[in-house]
Amino acid sequence: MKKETTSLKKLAQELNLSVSTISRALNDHPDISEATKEKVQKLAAKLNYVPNIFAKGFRQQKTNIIGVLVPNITHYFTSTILKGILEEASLKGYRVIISESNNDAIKQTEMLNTMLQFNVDGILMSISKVTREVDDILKVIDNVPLILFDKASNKIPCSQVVINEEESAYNAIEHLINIGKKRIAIIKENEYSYNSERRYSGYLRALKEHNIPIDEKIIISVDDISLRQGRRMANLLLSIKNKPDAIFAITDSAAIGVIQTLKKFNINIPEEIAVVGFSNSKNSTIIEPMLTTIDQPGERIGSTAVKYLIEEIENPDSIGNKTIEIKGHLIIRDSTFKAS
Amino acid sequence: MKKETTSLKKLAQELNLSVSTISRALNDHPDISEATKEKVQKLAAKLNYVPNIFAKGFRQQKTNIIGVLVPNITHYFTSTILKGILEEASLKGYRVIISESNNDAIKQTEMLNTMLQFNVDGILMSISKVTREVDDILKVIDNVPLILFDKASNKIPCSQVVINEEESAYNAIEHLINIGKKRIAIIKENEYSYNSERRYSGYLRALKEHNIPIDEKIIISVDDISLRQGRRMANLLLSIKNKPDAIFAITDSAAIGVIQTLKKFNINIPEEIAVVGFSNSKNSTIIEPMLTTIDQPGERIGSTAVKYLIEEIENPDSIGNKTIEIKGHLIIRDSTFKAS
DNA sequence: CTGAAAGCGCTTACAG
DNA sequence: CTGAAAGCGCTTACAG
Repeated sequence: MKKETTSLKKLAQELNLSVSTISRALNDHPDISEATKEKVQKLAAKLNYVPNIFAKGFRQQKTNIIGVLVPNITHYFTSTILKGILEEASLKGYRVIISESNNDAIKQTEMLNTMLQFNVDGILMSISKVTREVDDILKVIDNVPLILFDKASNKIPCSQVVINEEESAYNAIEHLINIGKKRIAIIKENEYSYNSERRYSGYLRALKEHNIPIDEKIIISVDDISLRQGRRMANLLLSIKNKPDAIFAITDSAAIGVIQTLKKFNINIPEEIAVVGFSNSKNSTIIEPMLTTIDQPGERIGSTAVKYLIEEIENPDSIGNKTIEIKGHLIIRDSTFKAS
Repeated sequence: MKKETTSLKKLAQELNLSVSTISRALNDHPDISEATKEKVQKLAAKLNYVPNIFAKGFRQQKTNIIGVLVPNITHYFTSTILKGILEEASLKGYRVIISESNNDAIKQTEMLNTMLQFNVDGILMSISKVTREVDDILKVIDNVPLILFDKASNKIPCSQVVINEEESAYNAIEHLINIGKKRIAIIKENEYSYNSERRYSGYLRALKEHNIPIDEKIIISVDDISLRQGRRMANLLLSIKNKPDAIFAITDSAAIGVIQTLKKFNINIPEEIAVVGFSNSKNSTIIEPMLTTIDQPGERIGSTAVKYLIEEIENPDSIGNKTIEIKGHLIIRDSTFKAS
């Protein structure tokens, strides 16, 4: 089945040279004469030599494999990050192994261990929502460079690549204030979600800086920030005496659920109630009115994370604990502001 | 940085046994006494022994890595297939390396070669749209089991896991006929798209079997079947004298573009013109009216493809050339039929 | 400038 | 039931 592959040995026999010399010639070692190098490289090309990466990795204790762990590969934003990771890793000569944790802390630990067992050179990870215990993750970074992206955590001392969520949320709220909104509700996740908390901070800061009173009654926390919950929470917000004039949902899906409910009650968007989401998903341009949201450059997050990780892999001194923020930006659409 | 890991040698020293015995004990070899096995396994667990997969793979010429090549990881349907692949592979003890071809035939070949160089045990692939030359792919299957999924090709002699596209399209068209439609347009891709051609066949067969004349004027081919093209082609279809009373777009995005255009012209959907898509994307329930479409069970495609591939990897005699069809099913929504 | 030899961690045919 | 030894394909310190 397998073709007999060209090995160093074969090249050596063919050219009456030693395996060592062949190896050095192909690796462009300074000791080897130009003439020899050329000869060897020519033959290697002719016989279609490809190094056995496993032998190489085995020998050098380096695999050129990066392990990537995400909660759910089917989330559009996640998949754009993965795209950036694949692209950048491939450019740098690294292969990528992807696993899903399915937002299951136990599976997450299992997957981390399998990756270690696989001798990955480094790990990129977006942590699962239910991760309240980070001990297992801390064990991992004893062994191998780790960088968190998107769903990060300040409990883990490692570099992190994230969106400027606080600021992005701030900008979104400021935009609502600028168009005259004064009573802005938020639908967020519970306090275990790092991203949600950061967006919430931006919300609070914007209100404070613009001297808008904060009202707990229109600050809604849910466990699972889905389209369905968006619908339900919109219902809830409509039921209170003093209705909001804008709703910031910290995900697009929830925001879309909000819009659907508002439409059901024939509420004018954005005149009566404006709606803002977060992440610029595909759906955000399909819903009517189109959703104002924050675009998150997924590919850049991915490629940036890879760059930092490879830096740490190839230069262990560079292992750090910094947070790199990638700027998202507000995209204003009809759900907050109608042109014309 | 790296912790010194427990190796077979270390276990051997600790127990005054040979490396061979340790290896056999851990692999549950029948020759080894129960007593020894127990002793070894206990110590291995205690010292947290993990086999060096690279050494193992190197030795056995088997890596337990599956290479997966897809055009674009960010397509929702693709990501659901990947989810199924990851799940099933993980269950069977295989790791998955994913690469993107970005619908670029050259990159596709490059990626295949990198995978071979990586000694993957087998390859799963969804072929790029622009693949008109399959020679490079044929070279690959000389070396390693290959299974195509979703975007397949009858020019490649290997097993393929696909949706029953012809039949699904047939069902969609038959549904349109059942609700009284008589002039059904199709927006498809050009003849190089295998999937498009199969859906087109289903369209033709349904019309023929129901004695509906086929009219070239409402059979539209585009190079790139996108939302934008859906809009443009809907415009075109509206401009002809004898308008269609239904439009089958072979992707959801194109179908959504069609709906948007019809709405712009205040055409009643489905009364004046019904619309059907294909693939049950997230967007198909966000657009109004919600889109009738064909649900494709992505995870099952992925897990099935992995099962067949592992079968071929572990039992080379089983390498086949069969086509496994996974059934999609029609989801009827408001774009063709309004309940009440 | 080139080569012989050791070794990365494992499995397995051979021997006892 | 257990062990000694070879070997997977490569790199590299050592020697010349």
